Amino acid sequence: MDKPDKLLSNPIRLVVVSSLHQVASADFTTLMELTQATKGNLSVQLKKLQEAGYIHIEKSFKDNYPNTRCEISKTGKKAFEKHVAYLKKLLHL
Amino acid sequence: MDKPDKLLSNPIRLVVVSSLHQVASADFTTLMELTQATKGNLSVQLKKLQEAGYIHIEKSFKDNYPNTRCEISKTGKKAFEKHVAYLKKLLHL
DNA sequence: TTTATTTTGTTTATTATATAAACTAGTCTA
DNA sequence: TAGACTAGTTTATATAATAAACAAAATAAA
Repeated sequence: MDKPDKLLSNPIRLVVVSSLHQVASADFTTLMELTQATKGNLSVQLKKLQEAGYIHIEKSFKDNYPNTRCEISKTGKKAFEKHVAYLKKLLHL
Repeated sequence: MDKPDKLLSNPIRLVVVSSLHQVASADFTTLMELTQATKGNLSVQLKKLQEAGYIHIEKSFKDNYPNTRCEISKTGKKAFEKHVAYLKKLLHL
């Protein structure tokens, strides 16, 4: 409870996980808009979140185009909530 | 208001600035305990905060030993409050 | 119909950052 | 006066972030 989450200390990943904590799922393009990150950067950060088991990624085709849909996992949800609790305590919120 | 502060995205620096936001001043040893960082790491992070104008550092001698005392600056205070506002909005706090 | 442009990403090279090990300089103590 | 402790800084290395280059197919335009 009193340690920051390293993965969630990166601003892009924090926006991604925070967003996915509220919306069931979001695709690559949406996450690009939300994070304001470049494609390459977002791609790398999503992979890191996936490797850590924080999100699930499902690739498919939508209207003939590749579509990357992301969803938060149970692990990710727990980590996020713990990190938020840490921040609330640290920042007295 | 809707951008994270890069300097304050680092956990050590966030703890330093958050602490200094509440305590008027703190010395190196105290900040080591609060951050749980190594001396070298803390030294570097303090210098970065100083270079950014977020904190003031005053070196003196206390009981014959060198003493590094840190204080938040007006700039640092503003940046911190802005960053907290950003987090509150992002995390719905 | 073949050339250009757009969509949707990934890989990879480069730059920046974080971290701890090694170093500095002086103090206390036995 | 040798050894251990205090209080840091510098620097070498490991890790991470970022964007540029690449890929592969779809659509539009000429």
